[in-house]
Amino acid sequence: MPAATVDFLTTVPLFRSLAQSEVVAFSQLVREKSYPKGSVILFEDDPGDSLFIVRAGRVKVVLVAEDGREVILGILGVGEHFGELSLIDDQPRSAHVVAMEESTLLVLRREDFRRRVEQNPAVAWALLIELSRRLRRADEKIGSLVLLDVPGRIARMILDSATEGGSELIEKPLTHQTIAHVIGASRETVSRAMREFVEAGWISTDRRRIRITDRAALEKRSQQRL
Amino acid sequence: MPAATVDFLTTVPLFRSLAQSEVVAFSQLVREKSYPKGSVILFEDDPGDSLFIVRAGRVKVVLVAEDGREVILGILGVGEHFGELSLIDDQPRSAHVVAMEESTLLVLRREDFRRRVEQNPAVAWALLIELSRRLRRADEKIGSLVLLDVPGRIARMILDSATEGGSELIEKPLTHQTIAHVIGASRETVSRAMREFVEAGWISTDRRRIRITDRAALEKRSQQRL
DNA sequence: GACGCTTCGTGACGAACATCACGTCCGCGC
DNA sequence: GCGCGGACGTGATGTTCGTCACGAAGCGTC
Repeated sequence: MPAATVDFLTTVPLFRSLAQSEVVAFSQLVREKSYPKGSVILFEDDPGDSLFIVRAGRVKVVLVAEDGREVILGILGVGEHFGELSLIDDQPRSAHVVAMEESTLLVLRREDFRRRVEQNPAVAWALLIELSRRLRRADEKIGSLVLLDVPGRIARMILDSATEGGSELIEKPLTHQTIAHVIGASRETVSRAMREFVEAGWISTDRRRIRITDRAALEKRSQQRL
Repeated sequence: MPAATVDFLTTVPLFRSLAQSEVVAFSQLVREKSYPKGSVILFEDDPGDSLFIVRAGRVKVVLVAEDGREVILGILGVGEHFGELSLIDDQPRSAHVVAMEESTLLVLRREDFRRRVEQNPAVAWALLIELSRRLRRADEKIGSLVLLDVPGRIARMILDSATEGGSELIEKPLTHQTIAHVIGASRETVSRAMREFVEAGWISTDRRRIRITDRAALEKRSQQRL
């Protein structure tokens, strides 16, 4: 396993608290695997016996209805991980995960994962923190679905994506269709709402990248329904 | 601390894996506190330094919009607990918790909780399992909000509540208004949809208790939009 | 039993969105 | 360049729900 993998692993929050030697040990246990754009990495209802860490690319976690409509529960970039739930509670996978771009992932098998968690309280604690973060985000999302209209949800999503990057610019290009799936709306409605934001001078757009030009207005809009 | 508290604690999933002596130790650390119906147990954005376990009664976890509309994120009964997120990640509380009935809670302070989790891997693991369960439910809820119409969400909620109790009967009485807050709909719409279910012969109702009479039909309805 | 409070039933109306159906633009490969 | 596919813009139309406005019915309390 190349040293680059070790360096990468130390940047992952889940392992940041580990000693260097521990990380090296970990790096021995993972396999690297790559997936072409659009390929399904794991299926809902599968038993599931691995944890995945995004090494390169981007993946989406999705629920799909019988008629094909979909919700995106999350978009994961480099350094983020998924699939730990099934390793923790032995339940089947709760959603599909699909590569949005050509992606390469690090795969860790159940037994190796469990052993590490059980032997290393720091990892268990980091996991607890990570699950807490996700739970808060999920609850927030439920709140925004019920309490906000579509423009409000878009405003909130823009602010979220921006604070992740820390800046006023959203780097990762998102299509209107993708945004629609994330916030639970139709592509057309997203199109119209975004045009209004641009016309109001709250954001500017350029080739699928969004720049916030009036954060205060967006914040206000993301807190109430009109 | 009365022996009854020890007996009770052993029935809580979070502590079920502990030795009797451990539980006794734990029972020394909790205070009992009771809240009248409607009182707010904790507020969103508060710093938060305690974990609560429901000893008697029922509480709801809610988000409230500026204009007063609310979403119920969860209803917790005897043996369930809340407030651990803030103890894990030191973030403020993410929602309000309100007593739905006269309720008595066991309160555990941050330091006592942390010490126990750190010293006892079994507790940490039980916590991970519990958070996983909640995360799955939250994601499911997001899916149902986006993919299902109101009757579909009601059908799903009825099935959920029933499998919890394991039977065809939902014991805990819920008002239409409460159901509406849980599934993100208006009271009137819930009223109308439930009448349709009764007329279709899928359920029967009697003083806020619901009995499932055609589980298959409900299951079908909870999977598609019409 | 009579009062009040909460819950429920139901009609009428409008607003927010999804859906359908196009047309246009842009990047990319040949 | 030309053609092609994917993303976006936009109008027209319909449907689901929320909202408002009642009245009726349960239920605990004095």
